[in-house]
Amino acid sequence: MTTRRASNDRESALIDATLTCIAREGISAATVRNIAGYAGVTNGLIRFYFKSKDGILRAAYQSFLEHLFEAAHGAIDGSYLSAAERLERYLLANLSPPIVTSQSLLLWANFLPLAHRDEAMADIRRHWYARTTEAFRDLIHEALAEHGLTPDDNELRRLSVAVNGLIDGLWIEGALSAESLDVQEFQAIGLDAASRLLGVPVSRTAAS
Amino acid sequence: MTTRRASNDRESALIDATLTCIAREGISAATVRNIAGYAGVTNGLIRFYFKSKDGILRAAYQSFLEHLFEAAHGAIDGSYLSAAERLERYLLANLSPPIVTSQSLLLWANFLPLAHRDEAMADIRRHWYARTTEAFRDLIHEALAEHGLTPDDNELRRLSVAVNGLIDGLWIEGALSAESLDVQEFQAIGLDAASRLLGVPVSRTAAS
DNA sequence: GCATAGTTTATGCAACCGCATAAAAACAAC
DNA sequence: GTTGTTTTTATGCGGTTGCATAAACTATGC
Repeated sequence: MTTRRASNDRESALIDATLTCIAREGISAATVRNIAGYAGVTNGLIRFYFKSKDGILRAAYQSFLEHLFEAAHGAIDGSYLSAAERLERYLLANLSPPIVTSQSLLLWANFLPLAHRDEAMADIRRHWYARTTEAFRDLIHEALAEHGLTPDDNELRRLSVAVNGLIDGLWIEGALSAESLDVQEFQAIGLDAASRLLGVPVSRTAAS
Repeated sequence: MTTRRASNDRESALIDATLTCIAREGISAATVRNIAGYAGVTNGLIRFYFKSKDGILRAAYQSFLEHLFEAAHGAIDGSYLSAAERLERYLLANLSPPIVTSQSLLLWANFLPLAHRDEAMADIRRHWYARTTEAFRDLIHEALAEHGLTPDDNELRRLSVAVNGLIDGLWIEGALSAESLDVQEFQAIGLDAASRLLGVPVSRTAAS
């Protein structure tokens, strides 16, 4: 029999198994028995830690988006940087692994339809989407202020939508062609494009 | 019994039923019986027109991407326009229904994991992705030439990646917040952003 | 009008699904 | 080491899955 483990360990191990299963075989293969197989336990155990299959899927979605968010924010947390440097690091993190990987894109794509039907999962999605949008807006606001630019709320929102869209789109392109694309050049394209959108250099090496 | 129909009609009706089913309930609910229910026939009929369930899914994916591609290219086909106008129309089509709808995004998200595991579906995806990439590159190439700009192949590729990414990212944002976003402003953001990326106005009304 | 070919349905099968329940095993307290 | 609690497994149930097959139905040629 599998050795007994602390509740928190087991719970997060089951969540990790769920994410691995979905990324590798898709949401249709994410059955209770298959997830249990990935975790090396028997299927009944999942019902001991989660109320239902929907329960573990919601927990997995929450965990996935949280990790994605922290992967980006870990790059700018706790260090004293100029606004331009903070924006540059944030953009670079969003153009690098572990965010730009086929695994993260596949997880996102598998969960999106669930978040469109299940209201609880829709709430999770909205929560982390709002936090990401705020982060972009604040970073852009500060970076522009550093150059003496003070756009009004509407103009700031439009710039944020454009930059956010650019990063999301490059994320898709990068994740889908991870092997054929040079990472350095990919990041240079992103930073350069962001500089043009904002009309302000986001890194010292970016051409205008 | 359902009235008998010509093979082509029945086949495309089954494909449409498949797409409707996937968009509404997700790929996990796209069972042979459920798809047959959407089409108003019994489940055995699907095996008469398609070799297997994978067969109808592949046909549906092919049909979906083809329609998406044609929705964009229908905007610039067969009319005598300047390069800038062609690019503007192409971008606008990619920022409007039926491309920017939650339905198309959901279909894309549902199929993507399949295209990552099934080699036949991967081929379909690569085919249409390549055609879209070429279209963007050619349109950008012509629009720049109209302003006397002749970037080398590498620079043109970088610009295409950036604009393509921007449009894809805005597509996601637009489809996910279709009700809260003003369509006119959304399109203006996209055209304005593309103008900045290219360093050239893509429409007469676009600010620089 | 009737044989023939082409469509559609009806039915069944083995495998799998989520979930419930009870037994078994692992651990902690003393 | 015995007792009691928590974690894990084992097993089963009703329903659903993809797929195969045969029967029933519809249209067409003559």
